[in-house]
Amino acid sequence: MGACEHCFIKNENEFSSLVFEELESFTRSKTTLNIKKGENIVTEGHVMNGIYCLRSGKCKMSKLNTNGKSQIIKFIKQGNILGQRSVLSEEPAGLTITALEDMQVCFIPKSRVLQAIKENPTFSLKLMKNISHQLNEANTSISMMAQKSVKERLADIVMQLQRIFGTDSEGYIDVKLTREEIANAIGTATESAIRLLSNYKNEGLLDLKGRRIKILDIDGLKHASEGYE
Amino acid sequence: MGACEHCFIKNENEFSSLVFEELESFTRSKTTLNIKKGENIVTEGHVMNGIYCLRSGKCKMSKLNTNGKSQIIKFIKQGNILGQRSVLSEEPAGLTITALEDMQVCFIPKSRVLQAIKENPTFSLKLMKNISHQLNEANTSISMMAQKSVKERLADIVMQLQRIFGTDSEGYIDVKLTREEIANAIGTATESAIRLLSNYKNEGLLDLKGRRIKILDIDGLKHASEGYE
DNA sequence: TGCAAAACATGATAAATATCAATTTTATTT
DNA sequence: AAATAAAATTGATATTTATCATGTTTTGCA
Repeated sequence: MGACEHCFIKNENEFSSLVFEELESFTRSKTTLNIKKGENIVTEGHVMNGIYCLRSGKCKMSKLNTNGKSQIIKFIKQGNILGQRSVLSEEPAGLTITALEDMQVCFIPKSRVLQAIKENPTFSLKLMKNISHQLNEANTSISMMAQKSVKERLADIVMQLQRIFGTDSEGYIDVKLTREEIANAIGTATESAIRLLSNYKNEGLLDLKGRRIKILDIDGLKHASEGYE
Repeated sequence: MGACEHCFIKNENEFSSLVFEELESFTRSKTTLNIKKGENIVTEGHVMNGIYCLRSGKCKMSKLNTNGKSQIIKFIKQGNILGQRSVLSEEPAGLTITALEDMQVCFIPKSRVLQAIKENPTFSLKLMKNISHQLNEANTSISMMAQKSVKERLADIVMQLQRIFGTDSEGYIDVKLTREEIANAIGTATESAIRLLSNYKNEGLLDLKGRRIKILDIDGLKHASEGYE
């Protein structure tokens, strides 16, 4: 496969702080994988031997609850790095990562990553920065999940999805999710997610075409996410 | 104040990876502060110029929601380090940290911390490990908040409090919180927290004496946190 | 010590959300 | 294209939780 030092993805993540020689070294030890839609690339509880750089495709990170329900913690698009947290903390993976569409990922073994951390403090700092940022986002999610109503959380998630994945040529959010996945992201029953989505449609905030969602009134949606009727 | 290299706290946190000379350097630049119960040591949105090492006392980390409600994200006891996340990500503080009782903290300026990161990869890795671990905990909280009922979350928080703060000589959890604080930790109305606590008391899972809480049946409480009746 | 403020408690009711059941629509496979 | 499976939808109902109102108890402080 291609060389990391010329990979278009590197400018979108922490790898941009690696020097040419380090990227060449990454190239020599990396493996490129094709993941089919629906497949898990990381499984909760499994030990990780390295990190993944997401070249193309979209995925979800989820967690199995004690009651058997699955909670989607985060959606990820190309350019992101997966598995740093587990490698850095030397804990097993805390989340399962599942492809939402066919993906291409590069696997870089743990030893290479740790070497780069030791040799390159800039890379090190960038990684810390990234994880710290993720921690802040996670704290915001805790607050949102604990305090907002299901209806408010739904508005929030839809805006998040648009922020992460952007829109297609027709203005629809550029990711296809089942109603169940949306429900699992906000922690509600599928039927409730369906009902509330169509409420928003009736109120003129959203347009729905099958699994495609378009935001019609972003200010209204923001209002809704903050609990104004 | 005392010297970091001899501080009993250093063995409980990332500072144990610092060499003697580094700790001496910390000592020279640190400031020791006394924080009174109820005071904020860090305020959400403010830029942080360093980190705090919590020598004694207990505190809560909370976040203000768009609706004005406060969500407690985490409880912290002595030995912990506060503010790394903000310093590392170069973002303003995402949380407000408030003393639950009188505290003594040591402030170490940002420049010293960054220097230690550059010079000591072991310290660096320990910090990453700590933040990564926190991220994992936060993800677990998201799932818990999103999927569990208020009753289940309450059982969970009580067990968490006991894990963090331990128990006093009589077996009561060694921290005093108002019902409102407990409610703010699980994201519910104060009245609901009160009612559910006394439910657990009536069921024989908890003993309540004013603000003091004792777990009488840990297995039962675990069951309750997993949704079994 | 006594007083005011804060915290706690409980009941009544309303609102939000889950659950169960049944049906229709859409996607996938042969 | 038909057959099958999966997903989406809708209604009815039960359960959970919030809100409001009111009274009591505790706590902190002058």
